[in-house]
Amino acid sequence: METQSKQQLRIKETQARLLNAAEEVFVRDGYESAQLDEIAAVAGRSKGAVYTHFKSKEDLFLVLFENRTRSYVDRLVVTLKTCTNRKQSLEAFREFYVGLVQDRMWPILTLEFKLYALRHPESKERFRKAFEMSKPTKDDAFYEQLFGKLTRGSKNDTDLSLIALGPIVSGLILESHFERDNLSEKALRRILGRIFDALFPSQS
Amino acid sequence: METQSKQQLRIKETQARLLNAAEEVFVRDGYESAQLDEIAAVAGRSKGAVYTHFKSKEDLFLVLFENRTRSYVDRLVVTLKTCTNRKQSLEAFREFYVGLVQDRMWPILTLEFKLYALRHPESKERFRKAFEMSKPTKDDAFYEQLFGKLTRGSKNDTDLSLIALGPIVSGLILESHFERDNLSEKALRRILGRIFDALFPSQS
Amino acid sequence: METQSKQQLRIKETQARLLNAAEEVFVRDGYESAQLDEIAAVAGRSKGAVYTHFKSKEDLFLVLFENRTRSYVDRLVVTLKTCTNRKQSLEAFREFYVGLVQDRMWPILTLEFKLYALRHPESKERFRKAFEMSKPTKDDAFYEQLFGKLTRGSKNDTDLSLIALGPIVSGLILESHFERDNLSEKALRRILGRIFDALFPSQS
Amino acid sequence: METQSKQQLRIKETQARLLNAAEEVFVRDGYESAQLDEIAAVAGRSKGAVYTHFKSKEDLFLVLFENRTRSYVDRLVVTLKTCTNRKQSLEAFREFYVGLVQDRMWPILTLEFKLYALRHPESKERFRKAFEMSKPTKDDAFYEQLFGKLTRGSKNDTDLSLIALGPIVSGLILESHFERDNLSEKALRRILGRIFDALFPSQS
DNA sequence: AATGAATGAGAGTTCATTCAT
DNA sequence: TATGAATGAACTCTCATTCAT
Repeated sequence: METQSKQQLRIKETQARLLNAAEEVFVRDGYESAQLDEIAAVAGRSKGAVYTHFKSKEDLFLVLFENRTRSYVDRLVVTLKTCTNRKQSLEAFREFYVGLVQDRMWPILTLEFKLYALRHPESKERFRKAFEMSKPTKDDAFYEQLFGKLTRGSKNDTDLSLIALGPIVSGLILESHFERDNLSEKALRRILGRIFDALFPSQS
Repeated sequence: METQSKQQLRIKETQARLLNAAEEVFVRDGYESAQLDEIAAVAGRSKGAVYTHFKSKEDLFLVLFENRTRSYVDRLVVTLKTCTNRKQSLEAFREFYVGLVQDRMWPILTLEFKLYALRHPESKERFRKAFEMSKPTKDDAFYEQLFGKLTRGSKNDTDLSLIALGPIVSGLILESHFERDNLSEKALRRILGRIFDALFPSQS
Repeated sequence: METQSKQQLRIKETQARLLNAAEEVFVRDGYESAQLDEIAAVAGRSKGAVYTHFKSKEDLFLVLFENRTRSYVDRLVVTLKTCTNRKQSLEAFREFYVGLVQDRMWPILTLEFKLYALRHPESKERFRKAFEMSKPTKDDAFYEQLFGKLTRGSKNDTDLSLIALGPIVSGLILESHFERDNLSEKALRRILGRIFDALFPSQS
Repeated sequence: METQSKQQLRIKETQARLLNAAEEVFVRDGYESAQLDEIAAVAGRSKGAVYTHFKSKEDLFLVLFENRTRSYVDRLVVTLKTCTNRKQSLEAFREFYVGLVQDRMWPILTLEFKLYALRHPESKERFRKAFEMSKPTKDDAFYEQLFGKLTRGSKNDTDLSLIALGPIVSGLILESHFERDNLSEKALRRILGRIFDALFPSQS
């Protein structure tokens, strides 16, 4: 049993190492240019190990996406769970959203995923499921917690705004890589805050 | 003269065909997956013809970017030139910007270019020049035409907002490919309009 | 251990097969016209296998040269080691040299190597080292074994003659491919013998 | 008529330029690596011009070989024609032969031609003819002028020696490119002289 | 589970050759 | 005669994937 779990641990560790390495290399080089060899090397494993744990390069890419999306959602859920009223919730949501700018890599990889999905209809279904998952606010409870009961019209607008949040962050983070001076983290926070406030006007 | 220009015409035509084909294929498949063979075929030319006119696949990519960026800027400049007062100018600018949603492909390719630039520091300089060019409002005349003389603080904010416009459109257009229902062209216009107004509040 | 060496054996075999195939094809077609595809096929391996073992076509070419040069030198060294006096040594050396005419391919490949080296200064250093190695008589012991202690003047002449031997054989072997009738193996031996005797007159 | 001959002159000049350029580039890069583009550029013409004057790259190569061989033979013939007795003739022949070392390029190209011929049986016939031509001493008159009437046995040896001369020079010149120090022009002359004397002992 | 030799399809690039002008 | 745009076959090298160990 002991050895079993040791085995299990090693497996988990290898998978984790590979996923971390994959994230690093996919962000750095893009999906097509990323080499399994390189990912394995960064993970301290050999190319063959990738195939022990993942069906293919694409599978690794997708599992990575699913994993990271899940953990992103989890973080948001945890954050919202601690809130006790609507104002606090919205404020926490705003802060969570604006805080995304700290990670300069994940939004890049998100773009990579979406471009990939766009171009590989075969994989679209799997992506769709993960994309779906990435909208925790589709959960009615959270939805209401944040926005209360809305009229159909304003619900539509709110939905739109929710959908728009992620892409806007991604676009801005990408741009920030070319505008270190103008788009500092601080500037990003300010502009995202402004956009957030425009999209989700505090119901006064 | 006649023969000369006939030759010249054919050359120009080939280049135009190749660039159009390149745009189509690069958008559809992404830079890495795009095949020169396919581009040539779409252009009704042979693979070798690409190399008569461009140094490499990368060069074709970059020339395409430079060309299209130039024409985008030209269109904006023409638009702004017809305006006679500030309000009209800003309105035209808003309309131009919101109208970008009609082109569902170019913003995708713009993301492709930026991701490429991010990953190929060797080519960064060439991209930087073209990126620079894509900000016509850096031109003082236009700048003043749109925003008047601004205090340092609000000038900074305005600059930020100008930089943010493009990336936001790109991010949203990409997302719209996965959200045909929610992110219809109409919805995109509405949300972009709202963001624009938040970023450039009519100086009242 | 067993499995290890089985692996190792297969690797060694592949390398040997590739080198043999390379020799055959490089001689037959020349460096530039030789195709990796063909070499791999002759070796009973796939094109990719070449790249598992060699960095590039050029690397394969150079490793082949180094290998074969080493074995040529080894053979000469072994031959000379069995001799017990100067006369016998010189006789053995003569026989070795004249006997080179039996191999109608290696001298051709040697020309190919030298022409290649001449035209690729980048690789010159690697060639130079192997060329250097191909002069075992630079070893003082062998030198004295063959020629005794020489005055400076006659040492110079002897060095010259040593350097000249190889190129002369190569030139003649190449010519013999066009003069099957006149330059039979027998004729080659006779003429090489005469030249040898002129270059290394038996110290009487 | 005047214009005619002007035309003719231009044609001749272009051909001469192309042949000179071809020699330079073929020597420098080898047949396979030599580019028609480069040859044309060196000749101050365009690639197309090559095809106006020569059927193909191979044809240019062969015409070059035929031309240069002819002029080499012509020079030898002229030299021998001035001689009035056997001793003088042989001496002139020796001097001509030893003097070949001055041209460090043509012997290289000769090797290139022979290697090419070896590998392209289709072209062998054309080469054979030119090779044949390059043995002026096959002409009975010259033969006798140099060597007198010989017995069958010594005639055979003499023929062998005549055939061997060229290849030996080529081999040594090639080697001299790697042995600037040891194989100076002076050293080459000395060693070639010695070999000549061994191959053609002054009939005493 | 992990390794890495081997496979082989595939892609960018080169370059001799053609041909309209 | 000369040009150079266009062709397209050919070739090196890459890299995801497989598989024996």
